[in-house]
Amino acid sequence: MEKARALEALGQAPYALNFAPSHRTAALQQAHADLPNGQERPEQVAVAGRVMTRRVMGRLAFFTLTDETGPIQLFIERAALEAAHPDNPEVFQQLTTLTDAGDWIGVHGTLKRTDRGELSVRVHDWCMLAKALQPLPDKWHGLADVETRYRQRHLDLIVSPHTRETFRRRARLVSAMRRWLDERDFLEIETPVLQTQAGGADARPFETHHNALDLPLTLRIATELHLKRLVVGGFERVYELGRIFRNEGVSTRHNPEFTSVEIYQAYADYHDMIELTEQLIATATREVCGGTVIPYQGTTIDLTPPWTRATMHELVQRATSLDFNAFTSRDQAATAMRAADLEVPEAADSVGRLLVEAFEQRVETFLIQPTVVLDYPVENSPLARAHRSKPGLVERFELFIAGRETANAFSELIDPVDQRRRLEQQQERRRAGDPEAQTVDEDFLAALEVGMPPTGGLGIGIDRLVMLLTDSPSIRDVIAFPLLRPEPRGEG
RNA sequence: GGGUCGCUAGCUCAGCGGUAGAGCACUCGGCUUUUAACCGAUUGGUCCUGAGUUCGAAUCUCAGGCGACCCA
Repeated sequence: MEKARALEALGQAPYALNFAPSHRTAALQQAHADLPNGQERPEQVAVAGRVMTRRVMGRLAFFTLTDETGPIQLFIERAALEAAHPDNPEVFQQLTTLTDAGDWIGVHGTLKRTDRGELSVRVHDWCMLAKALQPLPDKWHGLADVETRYRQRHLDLIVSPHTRETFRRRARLVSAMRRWLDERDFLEIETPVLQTQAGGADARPFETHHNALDLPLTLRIATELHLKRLVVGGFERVYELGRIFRNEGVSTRHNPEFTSVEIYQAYADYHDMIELTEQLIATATREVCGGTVIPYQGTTIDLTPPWTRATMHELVQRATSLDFNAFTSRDQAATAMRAADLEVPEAADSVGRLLVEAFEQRVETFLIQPTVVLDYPVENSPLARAHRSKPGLVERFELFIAGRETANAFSELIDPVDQRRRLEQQQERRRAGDPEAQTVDEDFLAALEVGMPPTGGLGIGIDRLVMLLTDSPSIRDVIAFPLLRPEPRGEG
């Protein structure tokens, strides 16, 4: 603060209006990679960035200046600065005493590689661009406190290269996916976030209110139903990549708002969507990580297609020796599960729901390599089409990677009569006390009655994919500003 | 919702019943090839909050807050 005043007293603004850099630091590092130690280049350069470290020794000083592309050293000689400013004998002292680590400054000078081999800008002139009033976090240890990393993400970004890389990769992933879809004539269409009736997923919505219309509204929990209405309307390939809101708990895998991409392709079934998923994710991974074999939390994950495919029944049988195809009643399945030391929750009131329970308890977390799990019970999948040959199942798959559900797809249910029956069953469950059961959406059903072509639908959790591609253990590591409870007082 | 762990200087941490500590940062002094610069000096605290036990609490107990991890 005092230094900012001191700058003003000298006629220098602590917050500049602008600056015109001639180069970014990475470009200079690259262009002069072969400049020998001790050699100089005559051309003038101008660079701007944040002062990260300062080493002042008498009449010579070294700063590290960092812009978005990386660091470059400033070589600050008292003699050179004074020669360039014959009117101001204090110029060296001003630079070394009025700047702190954390300040944004701009410098003009020539290039020199020091005797120790560090490419440097030999500073002839400098100006303060923005004075920092708060010090930077510990330059050696960085930010170890995860809470501060999430609450003050700007500090995390300044000191943690991995965090910067994570959000770069996230941006590249989203961009690569959009490009892949756009190139294949998929149309991105935005559907409402504010809805009178949230549908398309088993989840509780956030509730809000529209004042002028005096209308209770909810935030969307999926984009599914509106995107399907667009398919009814004749758009054969549509998608939306955007934010979804679910009013549920917070964990390393769940944030109340997260990003998904939902993709619908007319005339396709769920087998087509498997291949689409493989190609889309493999292509995007290659663009983000440079290949399809990636490290994740100490293991190696191979995303090279084709991925393993297995039905849920096969996987559960392999893990538990229980053949759910053989069970004819819920009681029979429950007894067998208890015998196998599996938990049997009350809410799982059918053979199919128990199958899913067994899958979640004994299979899900062990699916480390990408695995396409096929053919789900109809009870858990009210929007998926009945299986063409297996009664009681639907044509649905979920993709599991690193033990986490990463994508979900089906041959869409396009029969309006069947769809109404399924949603009415959901509504029954809701009345019976399941707050996540779905409701009957008359607008959606009316659209289906106009005729929807056979369609394959797919949803991918972007955050979980980014976790995978950035080796991040928590979803909060890949969301710039994750939801946290506010701190009670203004500490930190 | 349950369990475990954490919260002490701006940052990273030590101290675990007897005067509140270190490194880095900040301030001052020295230093023309440093890059965690170095050397010397100074400064900096609601020990998360509240109640209790005690002659005495950062330390022990209870309640609360916030977070992390695991489980549901």
